[in-house]
Amino acid sequence: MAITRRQKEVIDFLSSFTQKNGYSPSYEEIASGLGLSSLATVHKHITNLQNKGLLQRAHNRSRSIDVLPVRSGKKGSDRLPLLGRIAAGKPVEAIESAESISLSDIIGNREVFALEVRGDSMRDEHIVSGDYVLVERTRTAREGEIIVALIDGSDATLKRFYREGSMIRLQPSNTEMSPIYAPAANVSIQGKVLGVLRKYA
Amino acid sequence: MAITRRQKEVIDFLSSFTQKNGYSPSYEEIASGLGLSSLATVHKHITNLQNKGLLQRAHNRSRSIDVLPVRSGKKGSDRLPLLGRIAAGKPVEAIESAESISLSDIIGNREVFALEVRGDSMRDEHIVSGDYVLVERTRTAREGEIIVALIDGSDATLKRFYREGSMIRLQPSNTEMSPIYAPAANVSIQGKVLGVLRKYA
DNA sequence: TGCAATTCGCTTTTTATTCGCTACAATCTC
DNA sequence: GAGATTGTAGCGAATAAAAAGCGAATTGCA
Repeated sequence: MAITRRQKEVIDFLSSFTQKNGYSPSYEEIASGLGLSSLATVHKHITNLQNKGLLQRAHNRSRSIDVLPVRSGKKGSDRLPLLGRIAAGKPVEAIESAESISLSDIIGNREVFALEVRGDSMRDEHIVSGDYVLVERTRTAREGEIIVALIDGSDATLKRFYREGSMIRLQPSNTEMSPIYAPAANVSIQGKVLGVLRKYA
Repeated sequence: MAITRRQKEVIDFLSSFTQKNGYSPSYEEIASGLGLSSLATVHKHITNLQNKGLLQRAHNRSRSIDVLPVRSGKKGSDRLPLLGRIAAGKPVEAIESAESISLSDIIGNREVFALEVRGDSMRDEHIVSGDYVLVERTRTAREGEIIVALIDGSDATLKRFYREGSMIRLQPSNTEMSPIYAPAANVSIQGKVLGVLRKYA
């Protein structure tokens, strides 16, 4: 993350002040610590640093600045830092430990391939045209899992899997579509869906 | 991609300066560090290196250069073969070339982090609770992009971004929710959503 | 009410970007 | 092989934008 010389000085001051005193400085104390005469300048610095995600602060609260630990953010791997949870109307809820996520978390050791989805048969499942489904190659599935199935040896579809006696019900996740019933012998499972990947243009 | 001797010197200088100081050098400092007398030359070097994907930089931002770690071109165990397209009721349509997909295809060179989504404010966008959004850290967004925004410095939300004069409209993708209108000054963009990753239990 | 935080308008300093120009080496084309 | 083209490397000057700063007025917790 980009940071200017002055911003680093501000961060350093905040860290060492908080370290030494056990509470964060007031704007007045920051100003005198940095040789500034206007609180507006201090405020601008704090705001900028907050926007860069380097610290947190509560609105209009005294001494509420919290310096966030540096995210080492190493690149080169497909592993992404998982910074927190986000919910409408609420602040990002920071996650305790340094978690991360990657495709490996989905793939594990399994044999996995991807398929690009066309059509809307899984729309209610929030899988839409253009998404990639990550499929583990397997012959079996459990009740309710989303699978890639081959019906009568020719038609491949993406459906939820339900066993009903000697028959199999393949349930689309789109209320406008009807389920498919077929004898177990005619349905060949190609794999089960482990995850979904979507890329915006 | 090829790199020249001079370009390597530039990269080396950038790395060691940033390592030593905790912030990246200004163009002036780069010039004196490399014995150049024109900032235009520095600018050209930086631009070339950025085009080669060896560093990142924000437009017109002070000291915003980020040297990217070398992509060691590992075969990528996280890369999945893309076998074809699947459509409801049709056979899997094989894809011509041996394509593949991986998180790198979404991430590129950008600085990306993940957030776990809570709540249903983007349900109509097919982003639901439990999904991970992949977010590029950026300060700006274009009309209609999905962004992570900080409103009044404290509330983070996931919304579509629209500019309306001096105001900004943040549009949830859920017909039951109302858009948020706020002055541009009160909205701080944390990043834009590049993709979505979902993992089934 | 009092104090700290926030906002407003404005100035200065620092930094990045763009333009026009020269020069050299490697490559492509005829 | 000569000529054209492209990419790297460099200069200085003009412009534009962001970062950093100020003082005063306002807002908002406690």
